Amino acid sequence: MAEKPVLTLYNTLTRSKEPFAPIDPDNVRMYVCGPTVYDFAHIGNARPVIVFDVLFRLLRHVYGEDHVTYARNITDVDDKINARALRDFGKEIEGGALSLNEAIRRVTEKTANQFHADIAALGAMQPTHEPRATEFVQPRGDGKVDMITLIERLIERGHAYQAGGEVLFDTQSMADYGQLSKRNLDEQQAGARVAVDAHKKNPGDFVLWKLSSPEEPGWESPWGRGRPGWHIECSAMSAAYLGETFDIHGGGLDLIFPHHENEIAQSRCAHGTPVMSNVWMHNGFLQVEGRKMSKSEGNFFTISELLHEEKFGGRTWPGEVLRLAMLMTHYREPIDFSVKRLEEALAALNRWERIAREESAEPTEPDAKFLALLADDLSTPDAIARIHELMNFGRWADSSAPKEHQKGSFGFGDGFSGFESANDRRSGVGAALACLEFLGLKVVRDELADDLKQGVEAIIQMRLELLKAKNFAEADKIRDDLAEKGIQLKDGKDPGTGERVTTWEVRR
RNA sequence: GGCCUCGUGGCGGAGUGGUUACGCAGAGGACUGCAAAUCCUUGCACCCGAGUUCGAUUCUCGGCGAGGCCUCCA
Repeated sequence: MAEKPVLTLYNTLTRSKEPFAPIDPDNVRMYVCGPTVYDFAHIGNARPVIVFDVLFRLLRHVYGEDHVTYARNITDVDDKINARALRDFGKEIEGGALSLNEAIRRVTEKTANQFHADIAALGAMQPTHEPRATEFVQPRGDGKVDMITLIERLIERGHAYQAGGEVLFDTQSMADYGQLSKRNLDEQQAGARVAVDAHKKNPGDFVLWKLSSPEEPGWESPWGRGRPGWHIECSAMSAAYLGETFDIHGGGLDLIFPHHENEIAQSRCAHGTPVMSNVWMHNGFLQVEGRKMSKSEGNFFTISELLHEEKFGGRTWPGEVLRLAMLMTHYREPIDFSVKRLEEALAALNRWERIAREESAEPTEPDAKFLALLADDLSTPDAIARIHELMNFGRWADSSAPKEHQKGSFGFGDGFSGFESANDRRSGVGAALACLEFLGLKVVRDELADDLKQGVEAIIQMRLELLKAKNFAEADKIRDDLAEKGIQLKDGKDPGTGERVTTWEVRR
């Protein structure tokens, strides 16, 4: 393997790119805010999943597969979920047939399973840990950090107070609150439309625990039966799996404030630490066809709809196409998800697959230049440009070469347009394939089953006979029929004999 | 009102104080019965203004424009 690249990452905390230095190179730790599973995940949810999956792969490459811990939570504590659990399983809970956690689990099971299926189709690896909020509300048997214990500690240390049936974080108790979002709470007041709750010491104070009415779901706690505030779960679960301070914390940039800001406040004040995570990374937002995605705009798409239903651009889109389309834009830039973009990603994958098959290439090792580009704050657009370069290596004619050498179709023999040896070309393609694999992109699809394959070959033979008889109408009909079934025929000539050769491929 | 991003050719997307990637699409050509694929050639840009400079797309300031956050949100 080539030399390990030096990682540089943009840190929201400092608003600059910095060389990455893990606390412990033997255990690099990353936490990413996962989805709230009250409904199917939309394509916007896919972005951080894909972006941080690439980072996970890169970290594993640099520090070793067993030396990276990646935790991504599943938020299954949420009033919308609670309401559904109560609505759908209220009687069972009342009758004692079902505990509240079990009811919530039932509600979230379907969406969580769907989420896993969706992101698997997008080529995302499973994180090392995928904790659920419901399992970290109350003190645990295994002694891992839980939310209630964390809140108790905040009260003890004078960072939280009880008021109006809530436990609130006292923002004033933290001298440097607001570092991440660069917000000054006093200046924030001017245009804020936050209703100032009378029981809060300061308007910026946020809920750690709130009491539930008898009909509302809740957990027993020292402050009565209630449920946790939104931010505390990530403080608990990151500490549980990654420790009080860790290396990288990621999520969408909409989470910078208040979610991440408040996570930092809770964690640092509870643990008495100067930092929660050394690096904070945030992916940009996604628009669909130039507009903010929303149900009312009619441009709202779930991952599943894009994968399986012909709702966007009149066709389904394979996971690798969605993934490549996502990686064509740098993770911090806004991305406009459009049909045109998906078509471009599709065309690139098709071309690469064709080249890989022509060269009979297998993935070798990712190229050093590619890795260096990725290591530079995940410059996936540059990395993809490098893949293009590797794929095209030796395929283009030297423009100074004699005209007759430039003629002809590359696909049907060496020596027409390629001026590198076939071996050189193959090694370029092999490296390119390894790079694609590194990005989690599968380019060469599985072959069709033998019987199907033989069927297609037989039809092609029939068609070749028709062509020999100059029966173009019948031959073209066969080609159209196959096209409708997703089989694309390509006629060419054998460079030696001049005889017609028909190749075919399955449409993506 | 406060805070944060960002403005490069038809689109995506790099990069540089002076010779401007790459991909897609387009145009022309080769090949071809026609497609598809492949190959060759090729047009097209650096939001506006001022400043710094021998010289700015690249640096500084101002303006204009787009987006995000401040309320649940990737």
